[in-house]
Amino acid sequence: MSVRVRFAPSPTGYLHIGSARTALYNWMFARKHDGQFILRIEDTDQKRSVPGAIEMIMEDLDWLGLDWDEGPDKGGPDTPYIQTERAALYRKWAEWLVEQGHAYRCYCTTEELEARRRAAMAAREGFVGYDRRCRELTPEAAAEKEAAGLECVIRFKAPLEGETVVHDAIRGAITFANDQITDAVLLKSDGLPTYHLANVVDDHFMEITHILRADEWISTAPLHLNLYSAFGWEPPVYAHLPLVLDPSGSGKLSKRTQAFTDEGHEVFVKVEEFRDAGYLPVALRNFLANVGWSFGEDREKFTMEEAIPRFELEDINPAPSRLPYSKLEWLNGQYIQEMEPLELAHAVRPFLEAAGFEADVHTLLPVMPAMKVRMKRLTEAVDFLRFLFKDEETISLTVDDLTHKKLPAAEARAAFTEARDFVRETEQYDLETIQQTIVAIGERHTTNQKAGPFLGRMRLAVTRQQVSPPLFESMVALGRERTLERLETTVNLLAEEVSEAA
RNA sequence: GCCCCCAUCGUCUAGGGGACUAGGACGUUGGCCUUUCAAGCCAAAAACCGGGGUUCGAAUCCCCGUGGGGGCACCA
Repeated sequence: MSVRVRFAPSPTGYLHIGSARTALYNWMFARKHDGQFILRIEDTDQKRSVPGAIEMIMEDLDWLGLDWDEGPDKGGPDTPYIQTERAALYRKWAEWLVEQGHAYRCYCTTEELEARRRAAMAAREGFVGYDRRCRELTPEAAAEKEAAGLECVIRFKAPLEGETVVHDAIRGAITFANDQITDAVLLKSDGLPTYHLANVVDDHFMEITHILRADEWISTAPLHLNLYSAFGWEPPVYAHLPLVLDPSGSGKLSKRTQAFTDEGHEVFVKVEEFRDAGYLPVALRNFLANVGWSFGEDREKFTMEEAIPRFELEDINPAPSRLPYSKLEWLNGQYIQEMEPLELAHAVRPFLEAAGFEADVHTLLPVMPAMKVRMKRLTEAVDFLRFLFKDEETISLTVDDLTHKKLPAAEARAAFTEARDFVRETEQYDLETIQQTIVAIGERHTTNQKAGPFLGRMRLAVTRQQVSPPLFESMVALGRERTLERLETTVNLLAEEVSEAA
């Protein structure tokens, strides 16, 4: 039998990074076993479903490179893959359980339930589950309530004694006493199923073989197992994935509880935030695979092609963890370094445009090799390359910025003048010629015959940025005309200073 | 309150009785290189939660604590 796994998000908004990790592990597992990865939408809570969320989730998965074999858009043998469109199926099986004596109708209202819970709390009994008072309703009493037109739900008749053992692929056997399991609602009064029913029914009919889901589902696993046995169905293999904690480790990472980690890294929780922050899908995949699982051989950086064959459920670390954001930063930088200049130019362009820069690949290309080693995120291109797009946002230079103890004003003036003349007159405005010429000029005018000090002043004169790409690449990217303009300004500034000094 | 899970450097992890003076990575610190910022290279500091067992031998197995987390909805 071939492996079939599913990722079953609720369309309540964006795709959470923890869910993305769950999706990734499911996907890796499916790919490893040449099985199917199924996308199913669990939208049975109509109050929480938000329009457009399904599309957002698919977009994020797609961006991450996690392709699914069956799903709402792709179809498949179990179409539809959206639970509200399968409502009749769940109702049918809920009724079947009632007929078989495995479930019953409950007429207690939400208010009554709530009141009883509060009373139990007050009596210091702590939280207690449903008291099962409708479980033993006589047929007459039930008929009476029915006749009165009371709303009802269908509850599972959980076994009252014995124990249920969950065999978890990551943790081994987990034993639960059955008297700890309450009679969960299977079908809500609005006719839609709860997670428990829909999940079990779908996983059965979709022939899901392995369920990789978050740790928080462990305590409901015995309920699910009992459901399988009531139905007479074969349960799948369970593997509960460790939770992703928030940066302080004080709970599940849900919404942003702090803006920065202790290390000073920005905290992101939605996949789209990672994308907008300039992270690469390859880096994010690698990063997520490393949280809770490790490649082995002391390797941190690897491709999915390399990781998939090694991926084993048994190797997943059961301990919950925070996200090492700073490691993602590093990984992303590593992947950026590996990119081809043209590829990087294309990747960086949308971020520049978002910042209001009209960037074309042709302009970007000359600085890309220099940018590769400088960027950890695509967004960083904005600050580095501002000088290419916004003359008015550059800093205004003073004579102090343009001179140095090894390059006094008079020499600076002479050097800049030569540089300007070169830019104005050269036939060859290319990286190599620029470099040779400018270095030679620098060596001639510094007191120690080293170009360094001049190159630094020159970079400032050309880029007008304290932090920028290196000089020569910047000159090429800026282009001859604009470089010349900036050098003219510089020469004029120095000329005033020198004449004043004289 | 009840049930369940988890526990190695700051963080992510390797480790599944002797090869552990506990390995790697990120981060941090120092150095080299250097036209800024990076990158790169080198080096350093940094951990087995506590207590009992089992064993010739325990980070590794068991028990008890402690700590952290999850669940206990007509939410998933």
